[in-house]
Amino acid sequence: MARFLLGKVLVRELKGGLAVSRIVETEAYPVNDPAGHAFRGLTPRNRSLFLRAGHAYVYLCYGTSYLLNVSSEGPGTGAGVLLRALEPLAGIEHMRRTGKEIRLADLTRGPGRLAAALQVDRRHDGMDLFSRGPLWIGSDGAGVDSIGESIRIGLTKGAEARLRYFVAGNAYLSGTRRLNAKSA
DNA sequence: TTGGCGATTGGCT
DNA sequence: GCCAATCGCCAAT
Repeated sequence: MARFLLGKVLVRELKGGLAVSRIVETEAYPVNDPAGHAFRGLTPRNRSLFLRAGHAYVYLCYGTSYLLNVSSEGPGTGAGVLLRALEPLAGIEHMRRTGKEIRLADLTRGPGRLAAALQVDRRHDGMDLFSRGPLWIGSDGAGVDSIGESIRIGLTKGAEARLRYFVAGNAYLSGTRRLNAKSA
């Protein structure tokens, strides 16, 4: 699922109009991953991870940032993919409408920032992202030439697994130079 | 009921 | 590169 989502188009219906972007960086949190929120079983917070593949799991991280994930294994099995970076394509003025001034290069770079730009929060938790609605993932999208891989970012548990995937060379990636090398 | 903690970010150096 | 901010969840009490 983490590889499948790369290059796909993510569409958000905002007040001013559609905000369209391309998924360029993901991280996988598979079944039985100690770093995954589903690891300790189903709870009220993480229930969306156990929905049929393609549903949104949104949670608040560090009390400051919402993070958007896509369930990848359900129904009944908890796993997901974190969206870490997007490439803005259209409706950029709508994404910028919120909050303070932010450079285009930083608008959707990083999991918390992309959720903020798209105004995604807990209200979107549990939504089916593979059917058209306020937030959905299009079936189309330009093909991805080359996929890079690295370890995941910001983990203490399961930190060594190479489960981060990105569109090689894309300008909107969130990792450091080292992690954005094609194989890190 | 409570204390520790986390899939982050932005400001400052 | 370092560090504080900030709050819901959950395991332990």
